Amino acid sequence: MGAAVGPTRVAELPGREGERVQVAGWLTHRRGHGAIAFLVVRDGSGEVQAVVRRDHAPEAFARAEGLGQESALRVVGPVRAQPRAPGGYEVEVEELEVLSPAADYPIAPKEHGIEFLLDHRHLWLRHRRPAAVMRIRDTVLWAAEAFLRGEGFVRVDAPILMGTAAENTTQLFRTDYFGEPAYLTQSGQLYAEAAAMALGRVYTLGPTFRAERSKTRRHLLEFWMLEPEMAFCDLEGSMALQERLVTYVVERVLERCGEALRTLERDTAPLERVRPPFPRLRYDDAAEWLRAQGLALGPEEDFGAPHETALSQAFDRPLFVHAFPRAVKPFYMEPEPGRPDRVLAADLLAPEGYGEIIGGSQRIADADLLRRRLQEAGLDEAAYDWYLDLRRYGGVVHSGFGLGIERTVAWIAGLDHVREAVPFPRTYNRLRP
RNA sequence: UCCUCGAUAGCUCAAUGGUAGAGCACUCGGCUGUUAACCGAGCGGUUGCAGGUUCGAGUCCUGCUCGAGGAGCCA
Repeated sequence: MGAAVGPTRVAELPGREGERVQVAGWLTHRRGHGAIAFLVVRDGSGEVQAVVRRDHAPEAFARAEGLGQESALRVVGPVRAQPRAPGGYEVEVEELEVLSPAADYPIAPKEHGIEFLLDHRHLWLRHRRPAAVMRIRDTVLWAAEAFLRGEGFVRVDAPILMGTAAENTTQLFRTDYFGEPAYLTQSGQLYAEAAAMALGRVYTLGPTFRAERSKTRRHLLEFWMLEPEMAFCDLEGSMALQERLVTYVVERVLERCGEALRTLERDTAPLERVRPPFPRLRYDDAAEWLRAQGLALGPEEDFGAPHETALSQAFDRPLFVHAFPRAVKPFYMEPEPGRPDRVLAADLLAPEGYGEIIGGSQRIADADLLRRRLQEAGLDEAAYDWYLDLRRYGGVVHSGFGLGIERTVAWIAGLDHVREAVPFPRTYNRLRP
């Protein structure tokens, strides 16, 4: 066949000592030292130091001089173990080809402010920290899907363009559908419920949108959500699955992303404690505990950010809060048997102060009750006609939840803001790059 | 939308109401094992915008713009 001989990936250099290899990548850093120059080359799989000596490779040495940061280049030469080199290996350059020179790269090897970095996100992604976060995000998504498929779930994606609001709780981004108003989805849940009645266990995975002028570390205008939905499953069953899903995801990240976690200087001890069962608190008990801590909280009032933070700092593992007052939750949640003022809803709070990463509930199975709730919420029943059909034609006990991808990544990676957990964050006042 | 803070060189930041500076980046020179190398020199400014007070404003006042942190909302 005569397969083309391509460059060797940096990650594959260990074990190739003595071999003459070709490495292609970008110049992340250059250190001149008289007749010897050190080039740090990044190819996406890793970074390696390349050494160029004037007397050993005069042509390569001349080309390396004046080469700007982020120039694309290819070096050829033997690999050897070198304890003085970062990573333990280096390439002794014999040939150097400049594929594409770069000049005046804006991100210098020094500290930068967040505004500058976000303005240059398209370039910032090349750097070690954001690249490590993207690897962790990839592993979180991969592991979550692998787990669900192993449990017999089918991925069924929900539409992003909507004619009506799903929950009617938050502001929606409005767009135009041939003269009709249309909205960007804020949740795939209602569609997941329809699919669960067809396929039993399903999940949706995709972007969701909230047109809120939020400016906090846990909010994005556009974020990714994983929403499993299960027929013949009550809240207990859903919470048990959530424990296993979150544990599986954390285990896979610990197993596969060691280098990335070290780059981010993430203390992995709290992650190693993530194992079922997670502690559980009823809303009423959590509220009582919060008031005992001196935090203000009215009767039947939903938790705010300070409450969530306090709760999630008090436990060293993810914490379920459940049995919320009906008034603070959306219309579609099943009331608790014997406590009609409480609903079968559970939020999962990540520890270390990160707060809510999952919101879930058992859904109302009865058509009449659902219709009443729609009326109470002031929603247009006609718009939910298809949703009511799910109860008219064989409504069954079913539950589901939404897991926020960026919040989960931020927690696992130890980030201080969800905007770093997505390649190109969409926040209030920031639509580019 | 509200509260707080901020905006000075490409970047990170200094500068009693009195001549706008440093480090990094960049350019040039030196150095044969660097690790954000180091040493020397150079380049680099309508101090976010518009007004006002003052002999004099980066600094004080007013308005605006943009950003950051937080609240609300939620994944």
